[in-house]
Amino acid sequence: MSSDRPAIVWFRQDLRVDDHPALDAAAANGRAVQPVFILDDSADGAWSAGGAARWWLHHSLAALQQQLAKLGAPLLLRRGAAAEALVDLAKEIGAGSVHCSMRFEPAGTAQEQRVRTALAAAGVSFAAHAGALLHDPLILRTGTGVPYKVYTPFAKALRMQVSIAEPLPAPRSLHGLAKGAADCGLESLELLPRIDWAGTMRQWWTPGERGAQERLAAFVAGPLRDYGDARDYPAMNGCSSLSPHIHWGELSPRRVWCDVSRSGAGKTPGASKFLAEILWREFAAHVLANFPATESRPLRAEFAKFPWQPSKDHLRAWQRGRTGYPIVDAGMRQLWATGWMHNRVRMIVASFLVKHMLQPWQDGARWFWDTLCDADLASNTLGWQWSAGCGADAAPYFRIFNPILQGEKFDPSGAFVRKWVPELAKVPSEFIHQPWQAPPMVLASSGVVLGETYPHPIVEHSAARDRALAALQKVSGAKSSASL
DNA sequence: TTTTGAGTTGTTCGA
DNA sequence: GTCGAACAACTCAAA
Repeated sequence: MSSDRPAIVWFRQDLRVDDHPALDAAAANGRAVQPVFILDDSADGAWSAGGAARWWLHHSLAALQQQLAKLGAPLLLRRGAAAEALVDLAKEIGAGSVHCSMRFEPAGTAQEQRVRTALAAAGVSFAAHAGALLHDPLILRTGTGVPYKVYTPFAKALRMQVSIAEPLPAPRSLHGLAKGAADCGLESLELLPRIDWAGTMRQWWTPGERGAQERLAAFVAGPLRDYGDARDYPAMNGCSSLSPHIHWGELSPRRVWCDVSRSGAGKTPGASKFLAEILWREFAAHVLANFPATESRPLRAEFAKFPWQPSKDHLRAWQRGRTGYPIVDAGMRQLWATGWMHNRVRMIVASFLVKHMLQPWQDGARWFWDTLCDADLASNTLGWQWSAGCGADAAPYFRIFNPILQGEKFDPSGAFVRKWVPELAKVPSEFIHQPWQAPPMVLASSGVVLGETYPHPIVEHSAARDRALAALQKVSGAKSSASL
């Protein structure tokens, strides 16, 4: 009988034991379970995890190893194509079934399909469970039966039609196998950078389920109430900083949803704003699952005609935080140092790259992918297309962030800039977001020499704005002439 | 089928 | 300094 045979739990982006339907199903009726994680870089193609994400993955796996060992079913690590690795493992231990959590990115679903086929051929049953999202992204449809392309009606439909079930409790113990199968060892996955640049990341983050739960609890008890306003100020601890934990599945969205909505602050405007962000994550998954080509191409086809002006130098200046616009540079350096960037600043730097510098949004998306520890294909794609104006629910053409004004509004004292652009630390607040406007005496006494200690602005704001508006007009102009 | 209202996160200009 | 209007026209979603 197959229920006597052990079950494999194939961990992917669900590095937790709490609210884990696949683990729960595998371990049902006290069945023996063999957890495994398989590093399968080829499966993700162009989107295999970047350096910061791999760093995160390493530590998250270390935490999961400890956790599962304690529960009685140690995690096995393997490397290679998931389909073959799972078939091999099933044969080694005589497993009758494999359970995993579904992923919805194009590469994730393709990988799942290969696994399904290979396991079927080997006579092993396979079950892919929900768990990564609140709701299957392929189900919700508009009245005319097509996927949503606008957030608000999507969120409304989800709230109306989907009831969010109770999270499953973490298992108290698991029944592991008496004889362990061969493990390749965490170090041999080579997830850590060769040069140890991750020192700053270690200070900021505690990957793993426990770190995730602690951060969630602290957020719910503290900043949640004022999230709506405070989240916009990058120098404050007003946002949740849960994104990498959620991306790696250390927290289930269902757990986050329930803990937030049932907390003391659950009915506050802050909480409803935060829950709306969780629904944005669902929306991003919905758009990518239904329009998989958007991972590399604009959803609005007419944007193929956008007159981008690719420049290696400009792209590099942006990446390194040397554009001469302090709020942009601070954000880019925060990203480089911590593997994360504040949400408000993500919008500012994205708008700057795409509109002020006319660099293709794909280049920005790629850099974010390579440097963010929370890099998520659906959210990253949606965000960049939104910024570029070529995606679902796009920003209106005239929404071009003014990096000076945004700095003055959301970092009024310049604390965020001072932290990440230390060469400007002594510039008075009045000029911190536009040091080129400071009188020479002020610059001198702040120790700033423009062009030497800190760059001149790479483009002039109002000229760049006009240029972007003209470029956007080309897109709509090209379209109306085509339709004549 | 047609119509209608709305569309995460903004900026600038002129009164 | 503050405030409201203008900024393309289009697409989406629902009635």
